[in-house]
Amino acid sequence: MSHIAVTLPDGSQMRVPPGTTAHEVAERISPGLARAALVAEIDGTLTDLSAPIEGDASVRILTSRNEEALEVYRHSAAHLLAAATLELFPETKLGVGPPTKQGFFYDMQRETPFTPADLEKIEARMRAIAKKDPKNERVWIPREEALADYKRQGEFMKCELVEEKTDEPQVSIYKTGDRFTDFCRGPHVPSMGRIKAFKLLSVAGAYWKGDEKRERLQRVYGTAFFSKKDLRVHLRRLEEAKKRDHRKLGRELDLFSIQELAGPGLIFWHPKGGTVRRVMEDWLREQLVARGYGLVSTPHVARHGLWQTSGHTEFYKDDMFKPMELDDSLYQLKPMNCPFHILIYKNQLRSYRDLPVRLAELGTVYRYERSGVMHGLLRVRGFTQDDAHIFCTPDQVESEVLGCVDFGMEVLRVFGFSQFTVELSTWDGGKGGKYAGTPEEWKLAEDGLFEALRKRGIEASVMPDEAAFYGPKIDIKMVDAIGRSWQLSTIQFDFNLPRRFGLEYIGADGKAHSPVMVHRALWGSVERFFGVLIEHYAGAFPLWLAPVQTAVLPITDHQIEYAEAVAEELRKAGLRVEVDGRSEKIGFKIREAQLQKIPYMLVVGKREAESGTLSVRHRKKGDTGSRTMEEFLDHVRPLIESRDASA
RNA sequence: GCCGACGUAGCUCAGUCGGUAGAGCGCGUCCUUGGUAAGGACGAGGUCACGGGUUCGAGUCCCGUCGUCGGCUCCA
Repeated sequence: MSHIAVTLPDGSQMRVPPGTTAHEVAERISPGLARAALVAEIDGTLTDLSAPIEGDASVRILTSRNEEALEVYRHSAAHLLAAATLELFPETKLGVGPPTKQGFFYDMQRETPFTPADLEKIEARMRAIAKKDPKNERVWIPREEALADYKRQGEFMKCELVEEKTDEPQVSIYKTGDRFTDFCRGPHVPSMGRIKAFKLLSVAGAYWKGDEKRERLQRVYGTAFFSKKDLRVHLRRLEEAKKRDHRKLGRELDLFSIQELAGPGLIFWHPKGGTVRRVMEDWLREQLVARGYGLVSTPHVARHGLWQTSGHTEFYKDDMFKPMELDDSLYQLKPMNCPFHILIYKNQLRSYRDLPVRLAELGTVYRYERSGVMHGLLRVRGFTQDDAHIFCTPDQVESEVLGCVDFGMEVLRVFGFSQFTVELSTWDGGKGGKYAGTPEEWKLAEDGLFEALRKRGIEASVMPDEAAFYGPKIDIKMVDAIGRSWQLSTIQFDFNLPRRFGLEYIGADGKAHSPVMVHRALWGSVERFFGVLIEHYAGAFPLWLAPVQTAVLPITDHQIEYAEAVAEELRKAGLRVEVDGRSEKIGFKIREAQLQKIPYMLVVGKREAESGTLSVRHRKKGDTGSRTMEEFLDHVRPLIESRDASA
């Protein structure tokens, strides 16, 4: 056979001699494509452009128009980073340098840590190297030679990688220019000059293989994009995220604080944050009642024995606050609400006629998070879950899950999340032996989850072998206003606790049966959900949630009395109102109200006081002109009552 | 918990070579009564995170503790 057939994406075929490279194929299609080409996809696998094609194959040439090429591009950027670092700091030893969702990093070992100034130097050197445009060449060398070379260079991590990743006689090495070689299977962009837009962002600690006991490394983070414009957009988004940081807004808007004297990870809700929370909770409780949940309240501590029955003392020990020793027993601060709800279920003999039993609680729990992991409201030691447990019969499973999914969708809608993704975590089919529950239970539960999503036309990614050991689950991830996604809602089956507590109900047959237990939280926790809301809305809560809905701003001291009267009437109508009676200019008061992100500012001066009207300014629309009190209330009330997320 | 950086007024930050602390905003008082994003003057406000050490002398140098931030790991 003197020629091979190369099939192109449009279905056309090209006959070329064996050993033709993807780059040559690109050249034959068009010189422009060859210039733009970054990487090839041969029979579905990303491959260097320089790789020879030996047999019939389908070939796609990827350029910066193809998202798939970005990962390769960033991987090459990581190599560029390593090459530049070695030039400047030759004593540095290399670990791994993969692309990530947001960019790339390289783990490196060096005695003295890199400083931000070092990063600048490295970045400058990366530019200098890119300018020289060295080729990225893949060469195969004997494994023993690679090991010997790395050993000689003291590259202990590379040695380990070679030993671990391959036992082939030949290993693949990428060479960039004369000095830098990396054990890597690629692929890479043809040359470093192709990397047009990159930036080093930070340096952080890491461990070789993520193991605290191994060598500590420095992970240099960077990001790279196809164009300078894309990079700018990305960096601007990082800036935007910084501006929305709920810790910053929490302070500026006086929503909450964390007090050193009280301890880390413990949240103090200030009146304004507390107001938002109350309004959120009011909505939630209304929903729970309407959806047939029974609202319960349970203690914050319980005897140790309860946690032994539930298994927490055994499996959850490291995450719990240490027990307190009292006269009669050890007591344990609760890390979860489940055992308490189970005790309520168990407190009486249940008939199948009683099921489903849905117990809901805004239950405050305490978990001893490790000291380095706390993060504002998103990761704390004391938090309140919008928790519920549903105990039902096997044939109620599907409709109960459906109810939870619908409730979850309502949470998304009401709080203004128009995008979301869903993950369905299933077991391994019982192969690993690490899961509780019988195959029948798993089938029932997983079918219920699948069926509920199918009925609602919700697309989910199935995550095999990602379930909790006690049951499968659905996780809903909300995508916020700037495209970040947050895992909050979760609907989980639990085959473990009902067994440990010996739960039962009497069926129509007069015999005892085991109920199915579903655990669900939609906000996840009030703290975390609130934190996400702050960032989602950038602190500008919709009218129905805003801690102060309207500010009344008298223009001079002479209108204070009128302003107070207006405020009083609005409060009677149920609005949250503040009067700014300071002797400041109206421009100043408006500025402050704007910075506090108050939805409506009612400016009242001589004209309004005399005519009994209000001059209405909206935080986004600006001055909207003069209204009467009735007109304003008629406008605002429906927005509040409908909980309009966009108002 | 681990690695790194950091901790100065309520907030954001300056403080050189070790010589007992500054600015802006905010706060208070006064002046000003101004029509849609910052009017002016004066004033109060500090255990320089905490504890120890070095030094004639420590915000500054060293050690420890606590906390924060960025990561690792983990997670609602």
